[in-house]
Amino acid sequence: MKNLIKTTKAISDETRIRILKVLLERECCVCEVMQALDISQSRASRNLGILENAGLVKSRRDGAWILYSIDEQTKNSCAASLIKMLRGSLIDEEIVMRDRERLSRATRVGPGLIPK
Amino acid sequence: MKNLIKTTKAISDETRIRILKVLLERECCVCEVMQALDISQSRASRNLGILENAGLVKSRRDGAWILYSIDEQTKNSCAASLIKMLRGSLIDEEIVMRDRERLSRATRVGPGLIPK
DNA sequence: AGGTTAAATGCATATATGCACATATAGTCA
DNA sequence: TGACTATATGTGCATATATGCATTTAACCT
Repeated sequence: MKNLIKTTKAISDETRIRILKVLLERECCVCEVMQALDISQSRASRNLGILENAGLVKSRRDGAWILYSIDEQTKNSCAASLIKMLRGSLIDEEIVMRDRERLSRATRVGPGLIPK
Repeated sequence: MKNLIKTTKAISDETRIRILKVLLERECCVCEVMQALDISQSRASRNLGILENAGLVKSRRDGAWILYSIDEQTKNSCAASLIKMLRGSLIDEEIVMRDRERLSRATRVGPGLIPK
C-alpha cells in the first residue's frame, strides 16, 4: 500500500512527469534536466530524488556528474507499469515538446556555467 | 497531462485506495462505504467524488441511494490501467482485509441509522 | 592534499490537501 | 405536495507539499 501510494504520488506532479519524459529520451545529469525544463537546480535535484526514491528512476556516477535514467529493471511493479504507460503518452503535449527541444541543446556543464 | 495528474493523484491516497478495493468487491452506496472503512459520511462522499471525477468510478441512482462502482468502461486509459493494477494488489494487506470483512456485514441504511 | 564544482539539503514561505463538523441539497415515497 | 433521509458541500483547521535561496556535501582532478 505504502509503496503504491509513494509511486503514484511521485508521478502525480507536472514537474516530475516532465522529468520522466525527458529521461525517457535519454540518461541525463541534473544540470541537463534543469536546462531541459528550465528550472532551478534545487528543484531538479529534489524531484529527481523523489522519483528515485519511488523506484521510477536510478542513478550512477560518471566522473563529476551523476546520471539519472529510467529504472527499467525496477522491482516496483507499479513503477514499471506507470513508466510503460508514460512511454506512449503526452507525445504532442506542448510543454513536453519544448522540454525535448531544449534537451537537445543541453550541454553537460554544471549549474554555475549554464550558457545562455 | 492534466488528466494523468488528476488520475494518479486520485489514487495516491490510502482512503481512496481502500475505497477502490471495496468497490472491486461490489457496487456500494455511500453508507456502505462508510461502514466498510469505518469513516465519516463526508469523508466517504468527498473521496468517492474525487474518484468519480478522475474517471475511476461511476455512479447511478437506485431509489434513495446512489450506487458507486468501478468504471470498467472508462475512457481514461490511465484509470483503466491503474484499476487493472489494483485488482491483483493488496489482497493480504491488513487494513484492506478488515474493510472487506466489515463490508460483508454492511447494510444499506443511511448514515443516520447505521447499526452497531 | 586542496581547490573546484556538481549535486544535495536546511530553512522559510506559499499553496494544496484531507478531515470533521455543521448545514444544504435533492430526490424518494407516503 | 411535504416530510424524510441519503448524499453533497461550505467552512475552518491542521498537515503536507513544492519551491527558492543560501549553504553544505562529496567527489573529481590537477
